[in-house]
Amino acid sequence: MQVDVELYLGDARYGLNKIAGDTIDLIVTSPPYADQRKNTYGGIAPDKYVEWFLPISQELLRVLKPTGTFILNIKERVVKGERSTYVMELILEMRKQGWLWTEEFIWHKKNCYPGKWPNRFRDAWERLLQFNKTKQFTMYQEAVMVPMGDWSKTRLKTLSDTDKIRDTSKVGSGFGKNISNWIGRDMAYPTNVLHLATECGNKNHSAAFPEELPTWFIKLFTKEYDTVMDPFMGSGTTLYAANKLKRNAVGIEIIPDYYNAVKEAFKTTDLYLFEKESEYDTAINQ
Amino acid sequence: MQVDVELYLGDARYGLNKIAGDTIDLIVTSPPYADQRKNTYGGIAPDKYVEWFLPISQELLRVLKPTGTFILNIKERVVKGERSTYVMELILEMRKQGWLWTEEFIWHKKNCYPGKWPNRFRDAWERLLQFNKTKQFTMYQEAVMVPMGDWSKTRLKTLSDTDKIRDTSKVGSGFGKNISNWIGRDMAYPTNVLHLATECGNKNHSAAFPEELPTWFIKLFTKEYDTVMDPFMGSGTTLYAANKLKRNAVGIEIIPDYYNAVKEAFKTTDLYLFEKESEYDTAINQ
DNA sequence: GTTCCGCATGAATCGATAG
DNA sequence: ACTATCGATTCATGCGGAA
Repeated sequence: MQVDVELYLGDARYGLNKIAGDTIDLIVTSPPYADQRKNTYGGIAPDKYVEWFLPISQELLRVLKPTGTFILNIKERVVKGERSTYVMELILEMRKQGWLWTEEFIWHKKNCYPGKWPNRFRDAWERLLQFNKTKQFTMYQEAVMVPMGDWSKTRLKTLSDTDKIRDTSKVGSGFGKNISNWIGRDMAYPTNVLHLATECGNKNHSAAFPEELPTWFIKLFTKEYDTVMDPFMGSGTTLYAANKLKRNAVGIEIIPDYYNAVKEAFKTTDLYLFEKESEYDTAINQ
Repeated sequence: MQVDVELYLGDARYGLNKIAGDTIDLIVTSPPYADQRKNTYGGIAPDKYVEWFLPISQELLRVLKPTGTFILNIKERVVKGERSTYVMELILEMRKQGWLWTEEFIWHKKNCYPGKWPNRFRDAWERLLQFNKTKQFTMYQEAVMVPMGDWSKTRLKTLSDTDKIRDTSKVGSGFGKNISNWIGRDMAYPTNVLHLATECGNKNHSAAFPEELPTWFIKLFTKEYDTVMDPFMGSGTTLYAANKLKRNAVGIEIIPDYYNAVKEAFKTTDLYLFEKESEYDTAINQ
């Protein structure tokens, strides 16, 4: 079996129009923030942001499978000393479109942007909004389990004969909690707070999120050979993560330079090569 | 100089009516969440939450100094598989009242409530919304600087070391020295993500948030002999923190048991005793 | 005096059962 | 149908007693 990489050059709505409904398992994207990245994306004014995004989210709702998930990485910027409210307004409007606002994960940026302001600290977190089409969405929680806290190492590791005997006697006497559930277990389910460093490499593209971010959500919400999409592909981080994890990938990008860079990378880079390079070539549209 | 502790028994609006306008430097509070704590507080339905809180926030706006700050600790609960939207609606409505939504801090709860569900991870964060009356609010950033080695973790426990350093320097050289002169490059400013464990276990009073939380904001937004208020006092965590830091404290509580417990604690406990116990007694209003 | 370990306890959430 | 209550699940933390 092979995985495909499908790239579209054009704005998000153009690319989305070409995608069939109910076909995408996971959307992970970080759209251009309001008034940010002016030099690259042109920048959407904060008060126009919601009306700009709603037609796109409408299309995302169409192409997503009923069991699929949409992860939106976004953070409101500061305007005249206040946090803008367009993210909150967007959530309220998307619910009217039919989206379920299932959860809000927090991306804690361990090495956030440096700086000092008289009335504000450094911003070290961003929102990761989870939207779904139905309550019956797919989730593979075991795929993202994390090592337990220190206490399990310091305590359970030292479980010796005494504890085992005591446990046995408890079981025999019919009360006490079952310690055997914990023995040999060193993994726990994560929480809705993700601790990741930001991409600190001095790349020329407007760096979005580190590859661990889409990787985490791809593991959590898809299985192999599912399809992952990023309608604001940018430098292609989501698509690389999907490809490495053997998921089909769909990317849309409006800026030719970015589009060509990603296209070139999938041709030449030694990522997951399930097919020959020429087959990659045909898989890449445009 | 002494610090006062002013307690009101009654609901928040009743107590607030008795407080003069433009007199409070900082409000730190954690109101009852929607449909939460039904056994103690009435429990406000999610769809009634905004209209319940708006008259209170209107009064908070009145009593706060123009340079003051309002920190609101809140988190929306899950209803039928979705996060409720009343917190976002509350922010939008409070802005219409005249509040500035300056910032949203994240409280990362390291020891969040356990549990496992098929479609959701454990909730490990809460919102700490910062509202202001004007852009010219007061902020003492140096008071909450953290050691450089821990800056990324923003461990508040290390703040106690900071205080020791500062106190030592004060004793040795007099008051009012610039802290940065003494600490220099070893210290960094924190971010807008706070890492704190909730208080559980065998303490006398179980509080909604750990004392480090109000302590941090009190240091950040007030100086000694300023006035700190909590209109939903509960077990009095905010007031204890304020008192220990030599700030005047105002608390309002609707449940007599909580009110009396706090009142008793301030009478008998060996907190910051700037005056004799009898003077504390007179400072506590009925 | 330390260190180690047992234990209770959380602003939780879901699904099933009951009124 | 729609709401109220209850059990099951799960894990970091600090306290207190024990080694």
